[in-house]
Amino acid sequence: MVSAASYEARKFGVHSAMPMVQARKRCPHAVILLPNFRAYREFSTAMFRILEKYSPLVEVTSVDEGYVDLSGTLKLHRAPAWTVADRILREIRSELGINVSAAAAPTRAWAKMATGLAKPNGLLYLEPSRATLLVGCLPVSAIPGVGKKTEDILNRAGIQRVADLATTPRESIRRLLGLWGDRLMRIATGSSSRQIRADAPDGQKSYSKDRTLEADTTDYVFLRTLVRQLAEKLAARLRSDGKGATTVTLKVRYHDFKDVSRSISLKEPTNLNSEIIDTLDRLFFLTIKKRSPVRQIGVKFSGVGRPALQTDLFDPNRQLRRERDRIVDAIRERFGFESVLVSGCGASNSHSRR
DNA sequence: TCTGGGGTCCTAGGACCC
DNA sequence: TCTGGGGTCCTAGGACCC
Repeated sequence: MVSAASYEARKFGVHSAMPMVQARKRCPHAVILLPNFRAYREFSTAMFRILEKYSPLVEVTSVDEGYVDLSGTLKLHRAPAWTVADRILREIRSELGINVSAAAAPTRAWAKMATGLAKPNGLLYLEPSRATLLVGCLPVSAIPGVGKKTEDILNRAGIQRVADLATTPRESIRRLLGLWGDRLMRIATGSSSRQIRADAPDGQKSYSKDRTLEADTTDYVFLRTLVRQLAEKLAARLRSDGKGATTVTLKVRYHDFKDVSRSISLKEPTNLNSEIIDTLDRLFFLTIKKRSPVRQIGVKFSGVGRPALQTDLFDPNRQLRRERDRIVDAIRERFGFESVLVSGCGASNSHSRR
């Protein structure tokens, strides 16, 4: 699949989430690169460091996107917001050598929407007196959170543009979309009040990992082995972050794209392989019932928190298992995941689609 | 054109408690 | 024996985002 496409490639109709086969067809001379998440992480950190020089209120929303509250800039920098925004972008470009786009606007949703218009590599300032007019012209799909489904619902009700949404009676929108409709109305009218939070105090909320198989299968021995491998890799991430999870979920996508998930919540957060795998074994039999070929299978940990280490004090067995996990992690860190295969995890990965 | 992987947030129903 | 309403947690699924 295409993770991202350059503007040059986009001219040929290539876009993210497109299957590579198709992308190659549309743009045979494209330069194809494998992702390099380590590099993205480094640039991301450097970029946000620059943002933080200009405002204490920086919210990171993804590796390449965030919000900066510049409402205090007049006092702090003796310059209006758009001047400061311009300075920030210039600094990012010159320090990091990458393109970047932004918009300055009265609300965060409008800033995000306007940034779409500023791309590539531009800055758009939404002057408050004209902002309503400009935003109003955008299609409802430009609103963050409005995807295909919501767009269809709104369009069928004759609501095409943000201005239409802003002027439709609240009751009608509520009938169409419930509480979500209320939020959309507030975004459309510019009265949304979500503040920019200088960042997430509790951090990541869930960890998940899934695999789409090379070919659909009903080979349950293989599937169970794969689930264990995914779980062990994911649990290692929990351990390395010093976290645990209370809820374990197993998700299966069948050949017909029907998704089924089952989850179990434990009494307290854990990151022990043994406890997690026992739980997944139970879930496996709850989830996989029919003789239906499986396309994708995945594991998710949620209810992330501090692991319940105190429990170890009363359970020497648990201490041993924790120690074993620690050793396995250390070996795998040095010699790769396959260097240690815990009972029944030896099956080949030949079913894997990627 | 067959449809990845890693996330977030929301909803709705049921269990359980007060 | 039948009845309230509110709060919280759990579970399953869905929409959406990068």
